[in-house]
Amino acid sequence: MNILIVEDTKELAVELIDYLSKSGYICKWAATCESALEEAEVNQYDAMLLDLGLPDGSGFDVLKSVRKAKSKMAVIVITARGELDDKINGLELGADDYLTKPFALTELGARLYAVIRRIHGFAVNELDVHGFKIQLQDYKVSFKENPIALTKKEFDIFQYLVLNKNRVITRLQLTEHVWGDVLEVSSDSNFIDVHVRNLRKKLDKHASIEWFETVRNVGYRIIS
Amino acid sequence: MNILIVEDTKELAVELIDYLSKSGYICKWAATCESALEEAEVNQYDAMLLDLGLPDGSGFDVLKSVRKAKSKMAVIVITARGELDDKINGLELGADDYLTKPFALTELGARLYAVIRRIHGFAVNELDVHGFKIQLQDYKVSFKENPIALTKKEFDIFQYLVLNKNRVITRLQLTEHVWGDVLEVSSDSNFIDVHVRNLRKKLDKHASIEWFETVRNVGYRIIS
DNA sequence: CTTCAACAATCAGGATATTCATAGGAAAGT
DNA sequence: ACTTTCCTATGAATATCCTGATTGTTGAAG
Repeated sequence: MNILIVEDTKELAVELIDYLSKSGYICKWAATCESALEEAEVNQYDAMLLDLGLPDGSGFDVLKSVRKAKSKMAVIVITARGELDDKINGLELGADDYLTKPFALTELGARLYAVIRRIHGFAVNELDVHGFKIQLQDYKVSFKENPIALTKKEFDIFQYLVLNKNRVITRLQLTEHVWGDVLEVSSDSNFIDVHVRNLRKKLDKHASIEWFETVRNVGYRIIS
Repeated sequence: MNILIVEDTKELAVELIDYLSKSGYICKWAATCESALEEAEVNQYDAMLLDLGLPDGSGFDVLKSVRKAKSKMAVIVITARGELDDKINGLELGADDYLTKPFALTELGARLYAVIRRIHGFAVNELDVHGFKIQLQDYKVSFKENPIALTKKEFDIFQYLVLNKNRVITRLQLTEHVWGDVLEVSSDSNFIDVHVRNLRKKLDKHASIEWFETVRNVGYRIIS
């Protein structure tokens, strides 16, 4: 699950990222309306945490644009206590939930979970491809009741490819979404290939995986 | 998509090229105003990344010249934080967007995508010709639900011809846009003809391709 | 109408580049 | 300290690309 955090206070942003990363989310930080909109346009996020008071405009505009684009992203708005009047306004615009600062991180976690589930539909806990069942919550994969032991990276890769099924995912995208930061990783390495191979090997024991394609020169794609 | 990177710091340039190449762009590097202008004049680029502090003059002059030439190139200016006052000046001159160093590569990617889209006017990720569907993002081509397996070069050639349909595209243009650098490739070769043939062969299996013309002495053209 | 020269199409193999496969050591977790 | 997971390094396998020779086509000149 990918979260876009729109928050100009660096301290809070770092805190959120820290907490949510540990909860298994992949986080991206945007500090301005502009960068938030661009991010939302280019990449696909499951949810956005949106602070209203941004340096280059109101978060409401971001919310409006996002909803106009009809993306399936869940939006949780974060307000300071003084801005409570916005509450009505915001819900009308299509925010999925509200939090007033200060808030407990566990509270945020709970709402995030609920909201994502609601938006994605109840199937969000479980993805299915060709008989393989992916349980997102507890990092479990199984094929017809037979559990398959995947490492975290393998799971993350599998999950991301399945979430984006029928689209080619480049190695760069995988590094971004599974590792979070591209720069930390040496570029001319084949570590993704290795993980993909190990993943394939484990899946292949249970059933044919011809739907797990390699697109030469581009990346990988899972077809359903 | 072709990007001209105008940046005198070799390290940064290499980093940019590395990242953008992996994102599917074809990159060319110019380290000075002079070479930048020359490049922009000779070849056609979809976007330019322009650093302002260049050894032989200000990047603004490059920007001015480029805009004077009325090319459809998107320009993203890169400034150091101290040069922020230039911002107004630059936007007036016709830069499409700004980035202040240091910036995240993904941020750059997002803006580049947005800017190119705006300039070119195509939010298109699907092209259609005579029943053939080209999905640009996913590197997929199909004819009436039947997928067609193309290699990357074949795909690139097909895509470029369709993007420029009803126009004759020379072999030189194709080498520039598909291979990026003309000089690396020996000129008196028929490798394009070969790729075109292979492409045609694959397409022809599904339907007549009389609309895929050869224009003698000039190049190829797809008519719609 | 025929000939000729320039150009394009075709084909097969060898050269190149990318991905697959495997193993071993580093790092992280228990 | 032990186990698991992750990354690096290497060679093998394979898909793609390019070369070069050959055949086919076009259009202009005679």
